[in-house]
Amino acid sequence: MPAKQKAAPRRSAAVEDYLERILELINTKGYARVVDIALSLKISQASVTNMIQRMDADGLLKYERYRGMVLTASGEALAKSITRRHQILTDFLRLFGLDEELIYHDVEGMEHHISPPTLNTIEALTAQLRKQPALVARVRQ
Amino acid sequence: MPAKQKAAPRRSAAVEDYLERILELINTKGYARVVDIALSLKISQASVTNMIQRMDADGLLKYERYRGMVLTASGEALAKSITRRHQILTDFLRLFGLDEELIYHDVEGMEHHISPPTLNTIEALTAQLRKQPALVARVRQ
DNA sequence: CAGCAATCTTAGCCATGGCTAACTTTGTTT
DNA sequence: AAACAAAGTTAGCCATGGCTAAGATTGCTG
Repeated sequence: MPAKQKAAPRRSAAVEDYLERILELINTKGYARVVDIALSLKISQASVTNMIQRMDADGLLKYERYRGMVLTASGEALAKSITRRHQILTDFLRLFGLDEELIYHDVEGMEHHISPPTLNTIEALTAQLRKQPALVARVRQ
Repeated sequence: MPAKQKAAPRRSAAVEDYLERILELINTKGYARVVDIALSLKISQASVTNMIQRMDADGLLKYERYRGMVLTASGEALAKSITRRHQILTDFLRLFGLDEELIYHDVEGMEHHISPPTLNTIEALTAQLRKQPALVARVRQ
């Protein structure tokens, strides 16, 4: 019975971006194709094929050449936690009336670097701030 | 009169980390040596030499082999804004009683991805929250 | 001032994650 | 079923930013 993953599943920012998009595509279209991932991440199909194969080797998804991919249990769990993190950060920044595109850009950059305790804190803070619109109004420029 | 910088000064996360440490070393010791930057960033001296030479080519600092470096005006301005950003994020996260090491780690990761409007928002939010210790207390776990 | 230790540089390597160009496979369309 | 377009893959390239090993320079110290 051969081991499935060659090394500890790398969890780079790039891998997290892929997982996030793949889960989103599966949720909206039912499947994730190379071409759609490429369009979504604005990178070439070749780069996607390459990364997908590495993610397969890392046990984050199962891939069949020319066919398609499915997230493994661990890949899906990871993708969901990444998506949750993205949502929490977006919800937080949305409190302050920042431009949506800016929010998206900042969240895309930051999200890979937020630890669970910090994330939980921001989630709790957002909940508190929602009860204090006057305070939030003072923060909005 | 030859142009000084070969390309648009790259402003990667790595470059920002170097600038931040160099300014800090200059502020505390009066100068920044290769060996200290290496220790501070926990990377090899060879990597530092390499990057410093690229930052010289990019016009962020002036470097003389075996001698030393000085930040250029643009390098120093950049370093200061990076330091300010770091401080604002740290001040924000410190409100909530998170572990100092965790704060440091998260800030180091996030800081390179925060746009000026978002940063200003967080700065204003921190100021408001300081006036609302009760609310902040509800956020702390 | 010779020698030594610390510092710095160079050379050459590696992984990551992009790219283009060319080719293969698939599936649809006639 | 042939042909075509869309999708996917492979090969080979590149920049970034790390690394180690080995050599060069500096400056201190006996």
